[in-house]
Amino acid sequence: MTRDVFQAIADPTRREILGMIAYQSLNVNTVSGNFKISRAAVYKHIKILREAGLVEIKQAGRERYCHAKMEKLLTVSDWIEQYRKLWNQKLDSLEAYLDKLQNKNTAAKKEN
Amino acid sequence: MTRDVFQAIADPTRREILGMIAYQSLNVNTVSGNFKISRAAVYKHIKILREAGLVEIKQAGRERYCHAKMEKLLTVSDWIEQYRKLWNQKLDSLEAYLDKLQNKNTAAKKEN
DNA sequence: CACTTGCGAAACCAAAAGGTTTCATATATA
DNA sequence: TATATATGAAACCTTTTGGTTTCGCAAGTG
Repeated sequence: MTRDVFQAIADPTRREILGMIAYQSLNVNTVSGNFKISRAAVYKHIKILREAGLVEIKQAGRERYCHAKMEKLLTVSDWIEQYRKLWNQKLDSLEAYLDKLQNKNTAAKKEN
Repeated sequence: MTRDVFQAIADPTRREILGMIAYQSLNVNTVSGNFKISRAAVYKHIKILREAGLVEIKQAGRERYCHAKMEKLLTVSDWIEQYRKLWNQKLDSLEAYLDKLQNKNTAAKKEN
């Protein structure tokens, strides 16, 4: 099943798992050992992350290592980016407005 | 209640609502009119978006206009950004690897 | 071989999500 | 003022979620 990345990162535990294995892959037990909830619960989260393509699992002996595939976050990143100019715009107007106030107070300068 | 932005954008309907009001504010009825689900259901989504700070509502007569506050997406954007170098790094290594292959094929150059 | 580890999956649960209908209320409008 | 509009909220229902326990099995170890 190919899960939704947006939904996969909606849960704080799952974001924590990703942060945990972002720089170094860890086996399932080590990951779950870092949480208070049961191994089974953590395992389910890992499964969801895997279904979203955010985690890949490779077997090494009896251990399974979880590798983070952060590139998958691009889906989310791109969605957000399309709106960035919107809020930049807003900030720009605010800045312009403040500048105007500033100029009004110090009088003088009028170049735009 | 201050909801989680990650969770607020996890639902596709809510993302659609945001896209719908990103460039122009719309009243509740107009927004819900664009969906097949009931007005009440859409209203609940709007409520969740509002609790996450992604939407603000302003009354105008008997209508309530929904204004998108996309800046709130920065929370998510920032979280993702901290990992961007990770996948860029990976792409860089891939590029380096491909370069190496290329060099091997065209023989010659050996500088690493 | 017997025993310990590290998993994967199933059975079961309570709470949260996402919908629907219905009802009440504040604002226009005829 | 009586009627139509635009909402907000409550009551209810079905699925999903996020957890827990328990069981089975394959891979190392003494």
